[in-house]
Amino acid sequence: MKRGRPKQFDDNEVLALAMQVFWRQGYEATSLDDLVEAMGIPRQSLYRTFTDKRTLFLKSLHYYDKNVMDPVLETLKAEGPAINNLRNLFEIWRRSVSAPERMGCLLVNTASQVASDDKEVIKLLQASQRRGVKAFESAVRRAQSEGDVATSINPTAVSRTIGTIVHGLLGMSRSGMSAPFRDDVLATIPALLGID
Amino acid sequence: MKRGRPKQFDDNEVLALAMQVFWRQGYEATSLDDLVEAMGIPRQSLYRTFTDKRTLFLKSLHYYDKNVMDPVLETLKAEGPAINNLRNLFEIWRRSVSAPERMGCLLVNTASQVASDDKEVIKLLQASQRRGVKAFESAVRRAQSEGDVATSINPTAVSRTIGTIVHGLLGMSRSGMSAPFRDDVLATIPALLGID
DNA sequence: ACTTTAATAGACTGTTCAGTCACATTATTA
DNA sequence: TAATAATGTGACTGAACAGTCTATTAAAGT
Repeated sequence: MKRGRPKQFDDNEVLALAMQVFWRQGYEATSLDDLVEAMGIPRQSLYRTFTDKRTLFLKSLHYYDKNVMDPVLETLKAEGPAINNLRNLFEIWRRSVSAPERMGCLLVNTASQVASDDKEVIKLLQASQRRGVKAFESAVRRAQSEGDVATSINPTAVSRTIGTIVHGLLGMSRSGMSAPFRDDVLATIPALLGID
Repeated sequence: MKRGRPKQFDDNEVLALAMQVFWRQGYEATSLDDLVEAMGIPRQSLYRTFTDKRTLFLKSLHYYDKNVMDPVLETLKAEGPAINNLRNLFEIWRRSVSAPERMGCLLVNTASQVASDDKEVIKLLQASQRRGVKAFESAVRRAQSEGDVATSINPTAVSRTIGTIVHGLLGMSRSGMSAPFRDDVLATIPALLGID
C-alpha cells in the first residue's frame, strides 16, 4: 500500500530522455540544468530518483544496453536462416551510420571519453562489447552450419574484426564521413564473411 | 631587435605538454588549472601565447597532426618496396593499440567528443583522416605496381576499410581490449591486402 | 644608467557547476 | 477529515570554472 504524493513522471521515460542528452553531448559536456530541462522533472526529483549525475549516467548506459543494443541483437535470434538475420543487422548498421543526426553510439562515444581509471564504466563497456561480439559470432556459426557461410572462416576472428569496423564507423559517423567512404567500408563487412 | 623580458619557456614545448593533457583527458574534462600545472608556465603566459582554452585545444590538434601523425605517415614514404613500409606501419599500429597507457589517438578520441555543430574541429578531423587514408592508399598502389599486392584489390576501398579498423582499434584501446581480440583484428589488416 | 617593452606572479572576478534545503502540495490511509 | 508520507518548487550553497587585473621583474635599446 503506497502513501504520499505520487510521482508525475515515469522513471524509465525520463531516464530515456537523460540518456539521449548524454548520447548527444557526452558526460562532461552535459550539465545538470541540461538534464533537468530535457527530462522535464524537478531537480529534486532527479536527485531523489537517480542519486546524482554519475549514477544517472551509469543508469543511462544500462538503459542504452537494454533498450538500444538488445533489440538490435535480437535481430540475430530470429527464426529462419541465420544469414538473413546477419543481412538484417547489416542494414541496421547501415542506417545507424548514415543517419543525418550523426549520434553514433553512446557506448562507442563513452569508450573514447572515459577516464582510464574509471573501472566501473570500463567494465560495463567491455561487457556490452563482449556480448555483442558473442551474439554475432553465434549467428555466424549458425550460418556456417546452415551452409551459407564457408567453414573456412574463423567465426571468432571475423566477429571481432567486424565489431571493430562497426565501432570505427560509429565513431567516425559523429564527425561525418563521405558516402563513398562509408559504402566502401560497409561493403567489406559481408565480404569478410564471403557473402554478397 | 627584441625588447623586454624573454619567455622562460618554448611555445612548442609547452604546447606538446598541453596536447598530452587533452589527449589523456579530453577537452571538457581538462581544466585550465590542469593545463597550467602540466605546462609549467604562468596562467597569464598561457593566455598571452595561446589566447584561450579552445584555441590551445585547436593548436594541440594541429600539433598532434604534425608531430604524431606525420612521422607515422612518413613511414610509408621510405625507399624500398612499399610492402615493407606497410608492414612497418602495421607494427606501429600494433604498438599503439597495445601500449599499457591506453591513450588511443587524440583525433579518434576527439571525433567521439566533438559537438556535432563544431565545424572547425570537424573540418580538421576530416582533413587529417583523408590525408591518412590517401597516404595509405598511395602505398598500396605502389605495392601493387611492385607486384607485392594483388591488382584485384581495390586500393581505395581497402584503405578506407583499414582506416576504419584502426580507428575502431584506437577507440577501443582506451577502454581495454583482450590481447586475443586485438591480435585477431590486427591479423585481418594484412589479410585484407592478401599478404602475410 | 635610464627608458622601454615584455614576461612573471598571484590575487581576483563573475559565472556556472553539482548538489542541498525548507517548505508547499497532493495523494493515501485510518 | 485529520495524520502521514511522498513529491514538487525554487531559492540557496560552496566549489570549481574560464578568464582578467595589477604589480613586479628582467632583458634590450638608447
